[in-house]
Amino acid sequence: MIPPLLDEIRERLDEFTATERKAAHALLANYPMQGLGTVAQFAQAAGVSSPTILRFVARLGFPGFADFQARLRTELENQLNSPLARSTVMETDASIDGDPLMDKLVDNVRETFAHLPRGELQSLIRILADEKRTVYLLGGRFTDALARYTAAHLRIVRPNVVHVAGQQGNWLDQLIGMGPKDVLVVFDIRRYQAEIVRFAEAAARQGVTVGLITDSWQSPIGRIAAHVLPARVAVPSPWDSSTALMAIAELLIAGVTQENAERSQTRMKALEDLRNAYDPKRAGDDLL
Amino acid sequence: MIPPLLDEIRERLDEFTATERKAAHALLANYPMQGLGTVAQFAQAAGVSSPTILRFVARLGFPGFADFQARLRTELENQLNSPLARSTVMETDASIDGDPLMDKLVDNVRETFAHLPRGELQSLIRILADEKRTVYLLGGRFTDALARYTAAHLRIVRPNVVHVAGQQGNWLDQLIGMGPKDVLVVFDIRRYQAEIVRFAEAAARQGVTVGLITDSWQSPIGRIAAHVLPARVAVPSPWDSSTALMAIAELLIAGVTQENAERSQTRMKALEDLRNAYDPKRAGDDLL
DNA sequence: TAACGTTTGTATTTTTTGTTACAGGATTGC
DNA sequence: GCAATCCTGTAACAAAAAATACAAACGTTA
Repeated sequence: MIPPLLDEIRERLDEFTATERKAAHALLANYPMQGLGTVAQFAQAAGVSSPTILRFVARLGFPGFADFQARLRTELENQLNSPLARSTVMETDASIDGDPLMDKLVDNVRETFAHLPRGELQSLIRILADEKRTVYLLGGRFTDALARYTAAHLRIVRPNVVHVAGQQGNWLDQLIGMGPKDVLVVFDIRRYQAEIVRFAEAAARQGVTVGLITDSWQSPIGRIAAHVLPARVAVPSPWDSSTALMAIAELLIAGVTQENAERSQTRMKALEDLRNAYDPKRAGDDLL
Repeated sequence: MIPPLLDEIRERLDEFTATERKAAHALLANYPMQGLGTVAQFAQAAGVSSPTILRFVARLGFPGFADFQARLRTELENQLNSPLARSTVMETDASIDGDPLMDKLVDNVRETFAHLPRGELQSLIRILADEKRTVYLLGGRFTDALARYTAAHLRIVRPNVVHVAGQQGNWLDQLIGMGPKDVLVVFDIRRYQAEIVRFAEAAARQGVTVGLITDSWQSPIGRIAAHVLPARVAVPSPWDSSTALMAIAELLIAGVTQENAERSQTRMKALEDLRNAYDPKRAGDDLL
């Protein structure tokens, strides 16, 4: 990153002439906003004439006043985009204006968290963080997307993550490889698809540890699951909501990432290197 | 203290015309720096003409561009001079039990809804409910799961829903079929994958209406999108959160379902009949 | 004290920028 | 399908601001 102009001005204060220093002081007093107006405004604030401002800027090494302003702007821009400042710059509170669906969605997530059994959550996270186990993820018609999402993240922080997807016939191929050291995470909500249930039961019979994310304890898989995380899914709509399920998924992802933080880090770095080596100019450049 | 201009723009987003909204988006994407350059720079960044910027500013109630800039400057000035007043978390109501990630997730959804431009949401829903259009859904590395989820639901309530997925080479096959009557919904958050952006741009060039669900106005696709729905994604974790994106997706799904409720109903019935006729004893009975 | 060099403001020029008028084009309503 | 309205961009115009030239003021040194 570029060194801040502020420091340079402070250091080089001696080089300036008397009036130029006045300009510098005015700028430092209200940095960097003073420099973002017009030359005339700057000059008036500093109590000097316009040309002095221009000479001051020129001495700093800028070809013109516009370049000087551009520098200030990009500097400020970077500063504002830094995660710390971002939260402070643009927040005000407002409340939702009563849309029942929105209210319910927010409420579902809050209630889900409020009633989430922490022990279950923690132990499932610990199991998922165990790299000696292979993690299998499975979802139903709609929740398959959640399984996929979770898999995509877990795959980055640990090896041996499998998303059970595609043709059901292929599921069997996964099943034969599963054993007592492995773990299966199932997303299963109402309509409890028979094939999902059956797969989970078969896995359990083979000694696989089963984790279940479901609506309120209803899924038949709950009987065989070692860890159950229930979520609120009811919304004023023909559908069930998956937002709370997604929230739980993110708890798991964040938990696993944190659990083995150092290993995650090295693994992420390695992946990045791999990606760069694999397609330095980004894959898909030939797409269009 | 003066209320931040940022919020006013967000709330009044519906009042603006289509191109004025592009100007607003550009400003929100890089607030407030984008407004501190020249009109021409602003216009170019937003992809509109200078007069549109002036009209945008005028509609906000400023006599001239200079006044607008002055407002931005003083706002930022106060911001920078306030000694971190707000930076220390002044999280409002009842935190769940102190888990910062859970708190933030709930808050993100609430804030996302609070600042969601209702007009944008409604018009996007109306477009997605139009069965004469073909709906394409596209997501990035992680958000692909959301595109998939949304597609799975929309497919039930309306025909012609396509999830753009799989090998990028195949994307082109989708692209040639897309035209002005169609609509592309893109989920795109930080890291803004180049291939996603490129696909959206290509689609836009062919006249496709583009809807964008993104983190706070940052995606480059925002320039070409007709409708933008911003979500909060920041969480105390190395990852960005997709929970709020999921919440928005469910708003869209519910909205479209309600929009053409009667047609959805008949369609769902027809699908159910089809399924029963196709495999009366449930598919997958031969799985185990 | 006089002369020189530096510094600084005034006045002027030149460039940039904001603004406005107008016409083509899209969209909406009848 | 047509008319009326509302958008939107192009281009000309006017205002301003940046840049420059020049001369007065100041300080410094001989």
